[in-house]
Amino acid sequence: MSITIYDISKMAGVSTATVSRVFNGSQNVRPATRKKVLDIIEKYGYTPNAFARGMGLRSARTVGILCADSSDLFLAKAVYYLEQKLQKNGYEALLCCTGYNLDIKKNYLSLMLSKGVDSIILVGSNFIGPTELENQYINEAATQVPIMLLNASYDCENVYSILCDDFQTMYEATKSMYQSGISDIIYLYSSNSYSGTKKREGFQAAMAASGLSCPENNTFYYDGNLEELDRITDFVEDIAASGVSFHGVLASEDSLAIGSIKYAKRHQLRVPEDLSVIGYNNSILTSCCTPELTSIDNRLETMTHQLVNTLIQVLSGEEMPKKSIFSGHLIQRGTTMLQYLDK
Amino acid sequence: MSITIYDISKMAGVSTATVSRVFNGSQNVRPATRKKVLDIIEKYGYTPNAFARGMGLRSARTVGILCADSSDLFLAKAVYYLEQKLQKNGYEALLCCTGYNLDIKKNYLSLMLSKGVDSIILVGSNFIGPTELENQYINEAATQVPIMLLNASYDCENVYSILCDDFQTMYEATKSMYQSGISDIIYLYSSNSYSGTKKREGFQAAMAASGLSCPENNTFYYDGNLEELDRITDFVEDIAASGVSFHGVLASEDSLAIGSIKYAKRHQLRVPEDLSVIGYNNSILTSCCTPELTSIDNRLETMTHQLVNTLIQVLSGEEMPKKSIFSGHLIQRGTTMLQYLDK
DNA sequence: AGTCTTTTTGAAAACGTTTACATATGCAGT
DNA sequence: ACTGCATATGTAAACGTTTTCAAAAAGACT
Repeated sequence: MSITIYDISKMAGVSTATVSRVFNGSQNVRPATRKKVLDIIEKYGYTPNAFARGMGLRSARTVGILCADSSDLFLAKAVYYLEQKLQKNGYEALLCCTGYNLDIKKNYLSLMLSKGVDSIILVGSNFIGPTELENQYINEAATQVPIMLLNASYDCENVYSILCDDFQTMYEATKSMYQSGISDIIYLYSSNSYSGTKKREGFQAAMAASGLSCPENNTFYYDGNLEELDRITDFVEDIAASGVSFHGVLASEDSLAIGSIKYAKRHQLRVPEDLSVIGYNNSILTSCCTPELTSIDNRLETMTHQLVNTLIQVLSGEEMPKKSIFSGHLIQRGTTMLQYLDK
Repeated sequence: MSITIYDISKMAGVSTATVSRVFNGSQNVRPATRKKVLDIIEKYGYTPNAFARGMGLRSARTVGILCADSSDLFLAKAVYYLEQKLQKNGYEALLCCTGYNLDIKKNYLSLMLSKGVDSIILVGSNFIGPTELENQYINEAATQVPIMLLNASYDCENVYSILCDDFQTMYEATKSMYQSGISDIIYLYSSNSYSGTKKREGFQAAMAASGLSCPENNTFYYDGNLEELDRITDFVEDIAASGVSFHGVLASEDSLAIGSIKYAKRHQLRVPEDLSVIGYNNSILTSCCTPELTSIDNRLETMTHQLVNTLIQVLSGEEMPKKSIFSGHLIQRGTTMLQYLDK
């Protein structure tokens, strides 16, 4: 049985109310009393019981992070940045991974709410515009606490979206590649999340705007594990084998891009001379391969900071923008020879 | 004000005790009553308040995960596996990252305890044998809840260690390289954690046992960011420039190994003909580079499963082994030409 | 010293569960 | 219909805080 506020109050010869006031830094307590109580607390190492505290305060100073897969290179970084920033603001992170499963997600949402989280952050959500069921869960949760969306967007009261303009960013990357003289470009993607969809649309829009008649089906969906680079290489190989010819690859994830490079190596194609490749996320993978991978940096750290800042303000009652949109940057490395960079 | 057990009990015309019994699946309740209550619960969407619940149960079915840096490739995977496995057993994960800072770690330990976590898992702890202060924190926490150590080991009541025999594994990897004819080997490491230290000692022991007089200072500590591969490449370059000559590299992390490969490319050294390289962790990085990186797999997933299984049993009062030790496996790929593999 | 104001303190209610104990109910066997 | 026993239900205390409200103490004026 650990030590309670009641024990402290008895030993200090004051009431529990006074101990509570001391502990929570209330102004109205005489310095002498404060010191007396503080000494006892120090001596016996009292820490308040968080359940009882939560019951009184109706807040646990905890934020739920709902993440599809925290082992994903990109999402792990997001989770890490979020945790660090929350920590700095006195909040803790309850991490739950859904593994892209909607049922689990639904359960976690209500579980988190019943645990009294002050907010829920959705990261790497497979949250797409109009998915009835998913929206309904969000709507419901948003009636209780503010919901923060990282890299997704949804219009709803009490829902805040922090994202990168993936459409525009991918649009420009595509245009750059096209303007550098490559017109037979394929697009590889592996997710139909909000941001995944936007990227693909950006690519398609740029291709359509290029005035080139490009093959109808030049986007390819990889549904395997992104860690198995050999399978990705095979995937690219299959595309080529099916008769599609291409001199440029745009990928929604760095690992898909790496797979393309490995495919090129397998067939003695030179990168970037015979095949230009652009990845996305600017992850550590970009510098593992030779030549190093041109990739798009979508300002993850900036986004997470903005997200937590917004959250803190919202929690303290301030009016905040419902959407914060950043723009990504193309980081030119060895797998491309782009000439007409827009910025 | 959300709906309480009291509201439900009134609407169902029963007592709160009965509602509680229904909700917690007690056997002693008549099917008719159960259905009646369940219907009301369903209809009004009742979820119990976790604070009040925790106060009654004195458990939140939550496990604290204390991690140095959840964005690290290896640690992120560990956290993910742990969360998934905990989830399957009805527990949630409270994630806190210490950034290798001991003060933060101490604070988090007591914070987690006051939050009523049922156990604390330390992952990627910079927990080394006899670090007085750190041990003291662990001892203290262990009086309250079981402490689980992933990839570290410490003898203390109520502390359970699940680890890979890094010493032995690195010892054998070193021996393999030596037996394949390479005797001027350097060792690169970046952490003095328990497991980091064991790995280094394994390397040194193998070198000492090789009978070769090897240069005194053939272990090199890299204290930079493991994501900045260019800096690692420079680091290896500096070693070579300082007059150390080597034809083999053993690294405590895959990224250090990759840096060595990049160094070799920079100087037109052939891998593995001129330089053999072995990494550690068998991460995704191993298949990004050319040739692919030989690395050591330390069975992370197996370890995390064992850890959670042990934890669950301990929590249900069973006697469990204080240490579970797995052994790692050398995965042979293109950066070595090992001939005398032991297994 | 006496009054008024301000600051400090304490008593007790409230928070929403679980659970030990007591009581009520249902059922089987006479 | 009655007894005894098992099962179902209700009552109320307990969990450890915070906080409201009232009372007490301390200061600041006359």
